[in-house]
Amino acid sequence: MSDRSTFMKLREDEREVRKSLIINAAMKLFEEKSFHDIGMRDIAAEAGVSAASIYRYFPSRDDLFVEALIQDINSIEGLLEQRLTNDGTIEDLAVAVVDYLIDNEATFQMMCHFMIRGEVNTRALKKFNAVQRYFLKMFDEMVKRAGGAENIRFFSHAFFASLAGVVMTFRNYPGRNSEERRRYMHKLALLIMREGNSLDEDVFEKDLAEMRSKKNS
Amino acid sequence: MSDRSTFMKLREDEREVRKSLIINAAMKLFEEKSFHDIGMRDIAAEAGVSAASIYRYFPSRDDLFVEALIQDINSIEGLLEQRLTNDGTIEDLAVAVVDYLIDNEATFQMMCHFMIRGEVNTRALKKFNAVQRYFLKMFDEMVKRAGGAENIRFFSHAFFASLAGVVMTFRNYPGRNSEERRRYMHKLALLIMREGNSLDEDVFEKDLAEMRSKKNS
DNA sequence: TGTACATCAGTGAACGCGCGTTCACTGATGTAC
DNA sequence: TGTACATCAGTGAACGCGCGTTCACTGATGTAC
Repeated sequence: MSDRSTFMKLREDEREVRKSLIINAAMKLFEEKSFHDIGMRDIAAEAGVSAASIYRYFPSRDDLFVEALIQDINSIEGLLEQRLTNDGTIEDLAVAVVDYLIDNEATFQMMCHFMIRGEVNTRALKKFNAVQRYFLKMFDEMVKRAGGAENIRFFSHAFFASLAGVVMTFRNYPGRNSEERRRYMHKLALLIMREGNSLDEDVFEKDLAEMRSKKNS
Repeated sequence: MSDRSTFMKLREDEREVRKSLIINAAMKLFEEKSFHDIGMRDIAAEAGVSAASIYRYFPSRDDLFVEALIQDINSIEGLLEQRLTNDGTIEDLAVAVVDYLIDNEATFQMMCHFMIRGEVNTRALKKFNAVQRYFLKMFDEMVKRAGGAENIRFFSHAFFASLAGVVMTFRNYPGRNSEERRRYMHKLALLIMREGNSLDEDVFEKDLAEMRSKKNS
């Protein structure tokens, strides 16, 4: 009996490994193109299996992408913590989040996809809602730790939503190159985080320069 | 010669009228379902023409939707002004914008669509960028008039992007009914607009109540 | 006034393609006795 | 050790559908002379 359950456990583990392989294949493709343009056949090819096989592990495309999103969001936590080890302020956090959303286009697009659309199947949507909840909670923790306002989920909700909005609105804003756009989004993020809403651009630039040098040291 | 140009002018006008008919048909459908689910055949049926006809007036589906967006955004201006006639504060503006984005789901989704995606055809994208620029400029004007910070496009950019982010993030946030969600988004919008970032929820509630009664009077 | 021609709105039908998903089947591995 | 059976990963091929877009054509209206 214990043998049996051990075997089943092993099999279960293998399943998880195979799921991960497929998800990783998807994530690798994210580096190349928008997730809207990634089909089951693409993922299958990248993972070295047939498209039909994927359906042994994921009930639908949306479910696959939600799980990819989950995996990705789990990695955000470590990434942000790494950037905020010691004396991370809220401003640091804001800039780190903006960078993350800019650099992980697919993650960002999936987030938007699931948040905006109503037509996703219920199962996948439930999973997404769970991730979203989890993420906002985690984010709330980080805000607290970075010395944010004494309490309140409320504040970190506004905080995160604003940053997401900034990236959505200005990621492709025309008329600048991508590095300028990034800087602009940094500045907007900082503005949002400022309690006093100081509008002195020189101060911004100085602060950003400081933060950059800190990051590289 | 003058006759000729008059005739051509008339014909041109008729063309514009027909374009508007098609756009209006599309906008009527927006009330029923997400714009992702609206096909050329749907719009054609609603407008009482054949799908092929639409291509006499719009080079592609994306172009049609951009023009619908343009038309819709032109109407925002009037709508917001109406809500802010006299003593509109920045807080009033924030709430009005949030309401608009909530109530015009299709517009909001199209905005997101064009902002997030890179795969739209160049022609349509150029048009969209023009609208976006125009809109942000217009928004900037309103912020100024509502007594916003002395100057700067910069501030209104952060402002608008944040509001868009709030609506994106919490429009479908699970676990509440839609009226509660709306209130929550109002609160977040207000928090963002607060210079001092006062976090006293009671104050928020009071302010919101005031604004509502003002709106209905 | 009449005739030949140009222009353009409008359309039904088809093109072409892509894509998510399912089906029927094979083959390997483990289990029971 | 050997045989019959169950389980499940894996797959090529096809299903089925929807959709944006184009084609070839008709018919109405205006223009030229």
